[in-house]
Amino acid sequence: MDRAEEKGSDLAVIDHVGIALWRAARRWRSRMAAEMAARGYPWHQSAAGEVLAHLGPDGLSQRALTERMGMSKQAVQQLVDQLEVLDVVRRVPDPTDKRARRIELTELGARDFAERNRVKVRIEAEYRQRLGEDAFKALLAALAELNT
Amino acid sequence: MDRAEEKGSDLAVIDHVGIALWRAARRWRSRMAAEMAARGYPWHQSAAGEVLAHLGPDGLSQRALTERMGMSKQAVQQLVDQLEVLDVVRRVPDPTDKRARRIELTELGARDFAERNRVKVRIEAEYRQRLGEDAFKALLAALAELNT
DNA sequence: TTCGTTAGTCAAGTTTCTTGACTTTCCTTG
DNA sequence: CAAGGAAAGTCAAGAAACTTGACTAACGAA
Repeated sequence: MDRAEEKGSDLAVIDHVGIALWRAARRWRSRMAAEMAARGYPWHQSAAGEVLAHLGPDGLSQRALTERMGMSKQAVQQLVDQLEVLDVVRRVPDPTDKRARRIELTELGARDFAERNRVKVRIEAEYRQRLGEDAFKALLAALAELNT
Repeated sequence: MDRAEEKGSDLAVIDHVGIALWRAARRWRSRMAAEMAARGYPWHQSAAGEVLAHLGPDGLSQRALTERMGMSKQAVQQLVDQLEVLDVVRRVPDPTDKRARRIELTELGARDFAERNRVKVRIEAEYRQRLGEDAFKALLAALAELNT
């Protein structure tokens, strides 16, 4: 319909693994955020939700979060601030290092985690079905290798 | 070394396809941007570079870009503004629709495109080698399916 | 020919993230 | 066991990325 659309041949030139990965990641993220929001955990729609994606029931130091998320410590700090205000996360002093503070899930955060895990399982099951079990496993393996 | 690191078991709970995809996409993007910057095309380090990733030698309407990139038309407009100032891209009136403007590559933009394509081929070749030909093809196929 | 829709622009504001300067604690190493 | 560099975190300011709202001009169907 749209005159400005390119033909397939051009797409072949432009498209590449990078874009495909990017689109797939984006899709996953917005799907997850939407499902969580529908269940009463709306913060996944914002950048702060990214923090939770890296946070397990054991908590983590802010420093470790910074490394995982690949952004400045100040940025992480600000995102954690937001989650702290929402009472999803809490900062507790690290018993072994007086400089550090551990980021832990509150009760609400723990419920968020459990829900997130259920949603994850559901979405993954859907992916598994769409791709087939073998292809899904191959996808995971390939991504793991590329992320080494 | 870092006391705050979780053990593998926890990671298994937290990690999922979403994060893996996101990390892989991020890696690709920063790799590409770095290589292009090293070759004299630094704008790929900024958000404006994303526009070029969707732009082929035939150009595109701003509207089409908006759809592809999944952001507001105003955001795209601003990114295109930046590339226009850098003389990578130029807006030309659409011959068949006086409201529309086509985004086209300038000579510099065309050189950028060619270089981008070379870099893409090199990185993909590396990925192909790391994963093996079959796994690489399977990855592409899986991503294509998920992006449907 | 009117009227709803579409492409694009302009302006203003929000969100997201970075850089710089600082404090406190840790951990060498001489 | 000091002294000094490195690490964790904070505060403040600002830049970058993106959104929403209001508008203009052209399109296109009833």
